[in-house]
Amino acid sequence: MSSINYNKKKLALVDCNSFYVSCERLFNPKIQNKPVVVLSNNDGCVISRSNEAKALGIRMGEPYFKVKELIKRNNVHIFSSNYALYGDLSRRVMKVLKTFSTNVEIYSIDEAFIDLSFLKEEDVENYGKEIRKKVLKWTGIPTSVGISTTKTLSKVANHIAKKERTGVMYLNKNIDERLKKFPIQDVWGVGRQLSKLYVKNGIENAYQLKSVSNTWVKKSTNVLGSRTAMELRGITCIGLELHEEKRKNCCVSRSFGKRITDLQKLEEAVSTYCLNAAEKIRGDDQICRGLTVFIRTSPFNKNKKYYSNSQTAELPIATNNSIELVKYARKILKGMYKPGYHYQKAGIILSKLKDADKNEVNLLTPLMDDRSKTLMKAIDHTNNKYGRHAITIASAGIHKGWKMRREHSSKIDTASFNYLPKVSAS
DNA sequence: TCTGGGGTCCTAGGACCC
DNA sequence: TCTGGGGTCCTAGGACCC
Repeated sequence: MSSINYNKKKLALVDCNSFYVSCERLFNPKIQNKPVVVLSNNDGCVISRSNEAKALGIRMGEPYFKVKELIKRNNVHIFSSNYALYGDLSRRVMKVLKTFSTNVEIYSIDEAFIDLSFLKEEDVENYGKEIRKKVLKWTGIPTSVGISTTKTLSKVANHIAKKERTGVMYLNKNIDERLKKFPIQDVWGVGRQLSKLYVKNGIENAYQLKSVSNTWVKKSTNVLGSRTAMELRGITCIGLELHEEKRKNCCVSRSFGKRITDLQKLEEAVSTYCLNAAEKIRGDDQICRGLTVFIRTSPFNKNKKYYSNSQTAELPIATNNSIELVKYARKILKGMYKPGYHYQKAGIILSKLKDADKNEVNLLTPLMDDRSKTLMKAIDHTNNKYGRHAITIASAGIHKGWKMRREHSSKIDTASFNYLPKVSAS
């Protein structure tokens, strides 16, 4: 059997460059070509950097307070994250990508895999350039495109395209030479632990992982490790996922703007997160059977006693009813709370999710079922229209002194005309 | 002083059954 | 009284991703 390239898969990974920064730049042309960073919730860490900011040595995930001085000295522009804006722009980018192939997997907020196997070998690179051009023109977001035969190799190609600033990289020849220069810790699926293990065994680049025996990889790691190695060899182990699966868990958690000591404030926070989570799963027509609450003090503060706890309740009847869920959450919280600690974070996880229509009817199913469904619908509708938590419940609190910090928000809302950039036609 | 949040998958080990 | 071994299911915790 001949295995000429024509039969092989051509898989593109399109990745938005410094996505959150690029989103902020769209509405603020003055920060083009300037160092810019976007901070995580609570203005905690740096989670997106422009190339200029990277050049200053600001690392991904770095705590803000550690680079505050550096940022000030170099006039780096700072933004608190605005996920409503990024989500909206993401949807626009993905819409454009879907015009290039029927088989598109949206992998994350700023990345998508696209099956381009229908292309002729000689057209691949130009097609990649077309993708970049159209996304930039229609959305204003710059991207990089990596193309190869497996997801893992496309990730490598994308990395190279970004690093060399070529925009498009089709990795179809001299693959081994490229892989020899590709650090093991940059390979998709190789995190801190695995790369430590590999380096200890003399594997320092992608080529060496590709060359080592499969039995060794399987024995030393797990199926995921061996999948990665196979994919580097050009053997597809991770397929495209074309239809979105519903989520299996739903977590809402936040660090507090200020430390909390008393139970009542914790209750407010946990109730609020619970309302958010319940609203999310209702939006997907799901109900849950498991509910976990967790609380903890700061793991970084060495001067204070550390406390962390989490507890899960199995619900007798699966539900997505906010009032019901908040009731359980508060009960769990009360059982875990210990006075005398400075709590830094709390969260809630709804688990064992399933479709609402698959709910088994139970003799205990209360007759109020229909009434509560109507109530939840009314709440969701109102909050949709007038903003989240136009309607809420008392235990979620009013003042919310624990709310997270967002001191550098651009406050851009793409649904609001006031913030749309002005364009003058000439 | 100040260190994100939301996911998925895998594995080891315990509980339970026959 | 003897107290094996194979199977399943579940969960907590770890590793990884963006």
